[in-house]
Amino acid sequence: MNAPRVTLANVALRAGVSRSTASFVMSGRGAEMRISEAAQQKVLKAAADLGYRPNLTARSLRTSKTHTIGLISDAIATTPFAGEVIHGALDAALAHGHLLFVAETAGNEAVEADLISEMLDRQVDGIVYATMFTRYQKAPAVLSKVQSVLINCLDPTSSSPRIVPDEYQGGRTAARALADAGHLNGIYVIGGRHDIPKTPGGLYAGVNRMRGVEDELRTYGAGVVLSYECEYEPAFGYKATTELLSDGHRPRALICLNDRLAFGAYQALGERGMRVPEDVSVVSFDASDLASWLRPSLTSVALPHYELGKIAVTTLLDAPVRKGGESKDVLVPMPLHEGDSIAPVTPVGQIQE
Amino acid sequence: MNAPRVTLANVALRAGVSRSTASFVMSGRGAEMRISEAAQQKVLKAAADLGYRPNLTARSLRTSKTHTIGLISDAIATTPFAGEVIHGALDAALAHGHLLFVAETAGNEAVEADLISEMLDRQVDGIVYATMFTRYQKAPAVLSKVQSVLINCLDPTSSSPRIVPDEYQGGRTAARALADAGHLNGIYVIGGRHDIPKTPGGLYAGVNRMRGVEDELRTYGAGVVLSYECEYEPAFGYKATTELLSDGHRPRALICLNDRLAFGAYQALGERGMRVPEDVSVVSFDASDLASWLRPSLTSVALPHYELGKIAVTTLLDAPVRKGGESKDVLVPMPLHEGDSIAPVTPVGQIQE
DNA sequence: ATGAAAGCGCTAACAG
DNA sequence: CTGTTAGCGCTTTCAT
Repeated sequence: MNAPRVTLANVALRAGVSRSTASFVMSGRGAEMRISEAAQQKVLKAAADLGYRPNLTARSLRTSKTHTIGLISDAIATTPFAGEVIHGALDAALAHGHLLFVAETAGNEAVEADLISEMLDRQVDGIVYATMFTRYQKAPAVLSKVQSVLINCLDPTSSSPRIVPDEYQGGRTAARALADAGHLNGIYVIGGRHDIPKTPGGLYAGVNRMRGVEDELRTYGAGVVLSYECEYEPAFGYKATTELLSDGHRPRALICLNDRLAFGAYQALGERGMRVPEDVSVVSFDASDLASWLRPSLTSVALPHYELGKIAVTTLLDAPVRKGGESKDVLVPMPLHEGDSIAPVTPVGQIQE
Repeated sequence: MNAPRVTLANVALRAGVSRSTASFVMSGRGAEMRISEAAQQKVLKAAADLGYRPNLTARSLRTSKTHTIGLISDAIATTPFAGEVIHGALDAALAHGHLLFVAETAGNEAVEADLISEMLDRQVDGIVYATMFTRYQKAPAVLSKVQSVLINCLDPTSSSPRIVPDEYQGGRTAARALADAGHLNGIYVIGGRHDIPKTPGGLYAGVNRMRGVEDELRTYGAGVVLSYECEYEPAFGYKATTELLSDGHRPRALICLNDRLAFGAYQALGERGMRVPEDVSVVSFDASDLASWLRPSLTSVALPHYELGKIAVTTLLDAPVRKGGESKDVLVPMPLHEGDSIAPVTPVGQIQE
């Protein structure tokens, strides 16, 4: 930016060869082009002496590849742990020698369109478009005309690959964690499908997790006693649990649809003098930092943010030209993060058996 | 990326003017260059018809300005709420018509050097270098040779502007919040300067917050009863508070050095049946999401992440050529986020007054 | 007021 | 095996 930039021409001159020779050597195709060993060394030395660094924008103009990709989202950096998506995307990009433009639309479509143009004008090699949480939503139309991948965005009309967490399996995993500890009775759900006026029918994550939970429990001939539908925020977890208890319910296990709900549930349980996991086992979703901070630490099914970002970029960069071809969705597993919030059920009255 | 790119030449051709004329019009300098109104309209129309978009990499090659900047950090995306730094940087960049490369080094110096090169090779107009938390640390040497700004990184030898939170004032603010509610006695500190074997002498944030706390309390002729030095994590907040209580201390107010410590303190207080804020008032630092999730919500002095990012980019882009000139540090205010964790002290025995 | 021409730094035919 | 040449798409003197 300050020092007088050293160019390939300088290197060639100093090495006493032509620019093309220098170019081939520098791009590692010296052998392939059968440049003499002597010439190669001269070029390499000259480059090293001069501290030569190729001007990638100039190269891009020629090759029309910038080794740059864009990550655009409605609120990826803002939302706490989803910064992991960036992290995963970055690692994958770096592994492919690419750099990452990151941008946020705050849900504003005008901003979104602008940002995409801005990236395209800079000739990015592809775009990853991510929504904060999984949902059915149309992706910007332009994206179908360029190399792109969707994260969490289930646009049914898009031909771009879609990367989403495997919420259904996640639901099964959560239920199995409980069942494995012997919990088949007194299981309550906090949060449910998120079926509230604001989101009638529930959220994608809620709906699929609940399907998973129910299918898995059915396997054991068990089921959920009650599912409390509400927003996935601490205050509602607190409220739901408090009401449950006030209504005379005595849950042995709580499935909270995310860690924040579980956090609220912990508070309510604590106030009632009920201990986790001795009195009530709790399993949750997200595996955020919160889960590890809680006492006892929370067993939680992780949202694979890092993987989502990484797989998206990998898919984007490894994608064959794929025009009009079917692009299969990628379901990313949600692993169980074990905490101390599940206790084995003590078979009361069966101790003699 | 797919459609045959339309170039300025195409536009000029269709408008029946030369490439230079088209260029002037498209860059908004038509009037200045006194291009005829008729010609201007023709060019604009042709561009619109063709859906012309300038190739910014080509332009960059000519102008040697890419209108991109790099944001590089040890763990910016990963750490939960610091994603706000990206957010602020992004907003400022966008306002200046720039795009943002984001990268993370994970503390690895080799990766760091590589990332910086990678950005420089792509001719970024400047680099923002951020460390996760404020500390004395040498910034990469290359940065002094390019347009750059430091966030949280107090490199005494660097000539780049340094943007840091005003921790000292933050400390005063926290103490004042307590004092304003009448708390001048029974004030305990959890976390302190973070003066533990791993970080002898404490952390920059801890040291300066504590200076602020003490200076402010002194104003009222008050002081801290005891400061418990420990790591800023929930488990230590829990441990510290538990020990305090076991040792017979009866704090009326707790100053926790961050929200996670306060979280741990809440847990310990709750187990002892002590209510916040009736029995103990609590004030903290960070103003993370956690603060609002806690019951009662936590009064906390905010780390101005968004502002740090925004100011850094603004400084970078508005910076005059500044060579060797003194670059003043920017201290960013830490505002108080009021919660419900501070109760006014009831002047026992003075009710008759 | 407009056009011709040069060149940013690099790659890639094509000659030699 | 190596050098010459011609652009990539754009900006910017310099003539006209």
